[in-house]
Amino acid sequence: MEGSAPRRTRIQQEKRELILEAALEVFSTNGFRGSTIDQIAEAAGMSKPNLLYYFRRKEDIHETLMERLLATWLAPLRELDDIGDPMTELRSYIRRKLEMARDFPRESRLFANEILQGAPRIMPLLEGELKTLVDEKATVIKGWMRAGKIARTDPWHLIFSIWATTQHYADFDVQVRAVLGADRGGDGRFEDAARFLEQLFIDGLKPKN
Amino acid sequence: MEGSAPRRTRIQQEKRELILEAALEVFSTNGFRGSTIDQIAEAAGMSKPNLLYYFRRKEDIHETLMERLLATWLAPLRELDDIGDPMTELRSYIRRKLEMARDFPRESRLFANEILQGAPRIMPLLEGELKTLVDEKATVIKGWMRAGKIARTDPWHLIFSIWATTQHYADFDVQVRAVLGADRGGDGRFEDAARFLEQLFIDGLKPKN
DNA sequence: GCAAATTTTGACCGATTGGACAAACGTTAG
DNA sequence: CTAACGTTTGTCCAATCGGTCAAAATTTGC
Repeated sequence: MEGSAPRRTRIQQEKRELILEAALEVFSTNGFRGSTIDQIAEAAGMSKPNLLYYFRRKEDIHETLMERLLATWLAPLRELDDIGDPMTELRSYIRRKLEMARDFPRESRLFANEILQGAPRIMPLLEGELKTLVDEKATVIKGWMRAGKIARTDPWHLIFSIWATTQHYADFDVQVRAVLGADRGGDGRFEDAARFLEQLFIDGLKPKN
Repeated sequence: MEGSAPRRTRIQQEKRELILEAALEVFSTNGFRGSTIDQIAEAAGMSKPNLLYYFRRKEDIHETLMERLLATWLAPLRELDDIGDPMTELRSYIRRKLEMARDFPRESRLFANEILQGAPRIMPLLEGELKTLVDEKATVIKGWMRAGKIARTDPWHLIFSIWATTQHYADFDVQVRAVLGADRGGDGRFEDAARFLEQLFIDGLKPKN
């Protein structure tokens, strides 16, 4: 059990937010070990000792960031419900995940960095909370398959493929833009991606004759 | 213009390979900045000054690794040919990429690390060689669409989705295994993934009635 | 077998790292 | 005004970083 949350002054709340915002920027592009407290302090517009007054260790910043991240990160999957039309539910899940890749690319990269490095700090969460949630949604999806609403396939790998294809546009953004070039790599790329993914997940590539 | 490759003794060849193998392990899990020469030296079973006798700078190791990586990494796409049946060609491209994720996960993670951090060292390659290759293959795919062999869609995003779904099993391996659990996360996961991806890319999720 | 060339090592260097600390500064309640 | 409290800063520290260097150990060519 955690002790009660420490009381914080107005300045502490504001400065802590400032630091977390700066740390998100730095951690997401350099990884944990590749980032320095000085970098974060400079990005937050304060001195290193001043930053350490609000977060006593570098790890504390990263930990706070990860805790917040996971909640918002899993929200789209939580919304996947059994109530609506299955195909529509899946389509809007894909859309929501793609919007998150567009609007919160740094969060996506922070998460990717952590997983890439073997998830040393969030392994229990993956095996616990995340696995439970995915298993639960896999059951929902299996129900849809039994009811003949969507094609029979592996629900877990289906979820993986949605994660992979949507997060790709955040995590590999520089590659996507480099390949698309100046003309097609602009803001329109997310709409193009949305159109493509919708078609892929619904009809696949087989030609309609 | 580069000078001719320096002559190397037998020991130099062997030790350089040993170092590159160790560096692949270390860089792929810690990123460039997060890895130290000492770590690599220890993994290669030699002292730091000895390692620096073979590679004068940390960057030289990473650079050599990246050069080798890119050639093998793009090989599957290069093989995508206009000669066979389009659907079969795409299917075997997906299979080849998934096999690479299974057999060379460290290479995949090394690449992912570099892209995540903004591709500071390989940006010219992405905009040059990679873009050219992808554009070329996109033209081939467009031809297949015009011929009615596969459904009309965006060839670039199609290639992205193949990259994303296959590399996911290397880059996010710990997450995949955590979610699948002990029973389904074993060696069979790549065969399950292969089956799922084949179905997804060919038929999508729409139920066959 | 021996001299020349190559390989390995230990000791060392300046720069950077995460973090500690006391002093100075600012704010606020009475 | 002032005492108490919260905030900021400069200075400092030990550990680690990438990298150098000369000397020792080993391998190689003859």
